[in-house]
Amino acid sequence: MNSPIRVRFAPSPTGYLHVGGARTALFNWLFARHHAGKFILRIEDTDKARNTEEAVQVILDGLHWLGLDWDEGPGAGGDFGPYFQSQREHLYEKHFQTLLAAGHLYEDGGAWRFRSLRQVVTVHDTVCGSIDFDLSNPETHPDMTIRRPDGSWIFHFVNVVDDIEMQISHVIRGEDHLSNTPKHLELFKALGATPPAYAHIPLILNKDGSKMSKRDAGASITGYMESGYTPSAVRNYLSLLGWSPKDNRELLTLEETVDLFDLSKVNRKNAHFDIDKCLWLNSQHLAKTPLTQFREECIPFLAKAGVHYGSAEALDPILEIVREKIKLLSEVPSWVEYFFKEDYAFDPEAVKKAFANPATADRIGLLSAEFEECPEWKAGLIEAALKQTAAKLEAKPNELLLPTRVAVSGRTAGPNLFAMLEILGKGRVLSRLKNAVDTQIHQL
RNA sequence: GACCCUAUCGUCCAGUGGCCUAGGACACUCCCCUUUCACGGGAGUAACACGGGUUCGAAUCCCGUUAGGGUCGCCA
Repeated sequence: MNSPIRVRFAPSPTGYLHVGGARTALFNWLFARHHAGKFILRIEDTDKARNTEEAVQVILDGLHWLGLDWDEGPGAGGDFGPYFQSQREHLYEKHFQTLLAAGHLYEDGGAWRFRSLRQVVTVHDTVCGSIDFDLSNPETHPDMTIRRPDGSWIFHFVNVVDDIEMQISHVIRGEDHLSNTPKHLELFKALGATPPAYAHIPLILNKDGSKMSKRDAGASITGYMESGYTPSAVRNYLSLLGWSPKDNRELLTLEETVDLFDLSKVNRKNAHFDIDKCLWLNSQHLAKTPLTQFREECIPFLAKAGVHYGSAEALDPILEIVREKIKLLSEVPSWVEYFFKEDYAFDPEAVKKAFANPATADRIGLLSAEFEECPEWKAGLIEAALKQTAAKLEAKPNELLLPTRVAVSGRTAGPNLFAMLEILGKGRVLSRLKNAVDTQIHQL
């Protein structure tokens, strides 16, 4: 069954994928998937001066990362290509001639302008309702230019031509285009084409309400990739900006969102971006990620941090006990590194705090002896051994815990101590305890 | 400046005339859980921009004001 629904994301390659653009792409994609329609990627690269191949790649990478696959477009083919505007010259020329022949165009200093129909144009918008725009006054609504003197094309014209040629059924785009829409409608009319349905979605602003620019935190999708967000969390967060399932649910899987998504649930108020909530969502998604997938997502970060983790078999149990502590994948290396090297660093503050008691060295000595006797190196038995040591010392188990943790890891915070000791293995634990007594405690 | 859109806790959303002494989430504070750090559980702080209408009754409808955003390019 072929759905007549065809939507497109039409970014201009500016060198980065803006979070607002990503959200627009997401809404288009969700709409297409919900209705079993087609999602098309079209690159609007008419401005030769600004466009580069690398800039296109950034968009492709960002979309791939977010999991927004396109049915037609660069790398995907399709019956309505090419999908770069720079390669669609013949189509623009054709429609240009149509307008010219019908007397809609006139030359102005070498450029070509479209003579406005000078009417009241009503935009029927799925999210904003019906809005009248009075274009009758040339003073306030000058004729738009559609072609530069050098022959290159202007956005409004090529955008409309492509939407016609690609048989786009619904245009879902940022609200910044709402005021442009009556002009586009005039073009559709002059070209004798039926316009698509429009849905203008609210913009994403900084938390303080100012316009988000490239430099602002959270503005670039590449930033999320690099700082350790998982795509499903970013998708989830973005889907909640300007849309909601209306039942107060927030933690949603992609499948649920596709199922629930509906243009009628899109609101009209600009959203202020809040990185804290995105971060929270990230920790929630990370906690639910299957371990093998979590491992795959961690590996690039471990590699970048220079952690030699050996094998997946060695890494998995550690990730298992450490993942609940993590909000960003970029935090993983610091939680994991001391499992893989014996020259781990001792945090001076931790040392001071944990080894202050002068009896610490003796206590750790006794604990080591008790560990030595452990018949099997399992968390439960390790715990029993530690408690027994505490009893012999007439101390509370708590008094041994922190020194042990700091001795084997160099820091005060970490995963469950006994699980950690089990994974480290008896031999390494004993040598680390001895080493800590020699190099740290005796230095105090 | 003209035109357009918007207006509920600091932020994201719920709320479409009575169920609202306005609900959920993030953040923040406190408590519990706990071997650290987290997770988790519980509690708390906190909003209908303002002024007029309409109505028996308005966060919800209308008008105005104010504020924010957008468009008005030979950028997209």
